[in-house]
Amino acid sequence: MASTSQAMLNQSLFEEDHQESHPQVGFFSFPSNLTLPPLACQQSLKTFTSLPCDAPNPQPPSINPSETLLSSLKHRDNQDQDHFGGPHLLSLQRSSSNLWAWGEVNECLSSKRSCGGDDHHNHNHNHHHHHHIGVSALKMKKIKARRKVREPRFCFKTMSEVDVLDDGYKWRKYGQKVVKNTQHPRSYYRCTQDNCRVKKRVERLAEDPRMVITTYEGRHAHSPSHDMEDSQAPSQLNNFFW
DNA sequence: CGTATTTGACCGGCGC
DNA sequence: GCGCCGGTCAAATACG
Repeated sequence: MASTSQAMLNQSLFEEDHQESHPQVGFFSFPSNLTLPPLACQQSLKTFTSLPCDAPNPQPPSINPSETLLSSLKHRDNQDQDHFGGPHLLSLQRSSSNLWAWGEVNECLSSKRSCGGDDHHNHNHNHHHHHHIGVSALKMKKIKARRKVREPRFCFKTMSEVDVLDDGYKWRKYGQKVVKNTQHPRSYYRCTQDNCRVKKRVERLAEDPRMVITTYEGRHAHSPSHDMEDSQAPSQLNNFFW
């Protein structure tokens, strides 16, 4: 890792020009295998940029990924969870068409009207009561199609040899795709907690395969389910986020 | 044997 | 309308 100087958290908040497809993207570069507190960042980018990023315990990257990474890092993000655009989680306001999707779509639907200029006037909210179980995928699709709602995303660019970084949550892979003009596939993960629809995807940077880009979408409605046994590992990072 | 991953099918958006 | 492309589903398979 280049310089472990904390300053290394050269966060380069990076504004996408094509925000349309990527409403809210921030890139952060981390030194080597320092892990990233993904959700914490969702609370506010500010918080994140001031992260004391000097890796307290530099671990060899090539070793057991999911264990080493982030053993001391945690995050909780459930302080201002649910409720859509309320207290402006980070820069939600920036992308006009952002809502909390899926389950909340319906509610949002009924409560808001100016959503990125979608034209869906007619059959808009005939049925905005939530049906949880047995809801056909069809229905979901319809909703999705009708309102192309995209949850805010957060991207982390990390120098790491391991693809998937342990962020404290449990993920199940549900897909993998090769993307055009890249040699490395992109894999898709979903949080395993039920009722939590947070997704993330992991890919390697085409230009520099040593870089991993992790993109989170949505926010957890629960705390990380990583076994909390390592709670005695007091790291500055730790209480920084709690 | 229950759960996670793999992997091709499928689907919807978008540009031509 | 068609085909490409990214994202997701889900059956089959691997894993423990």
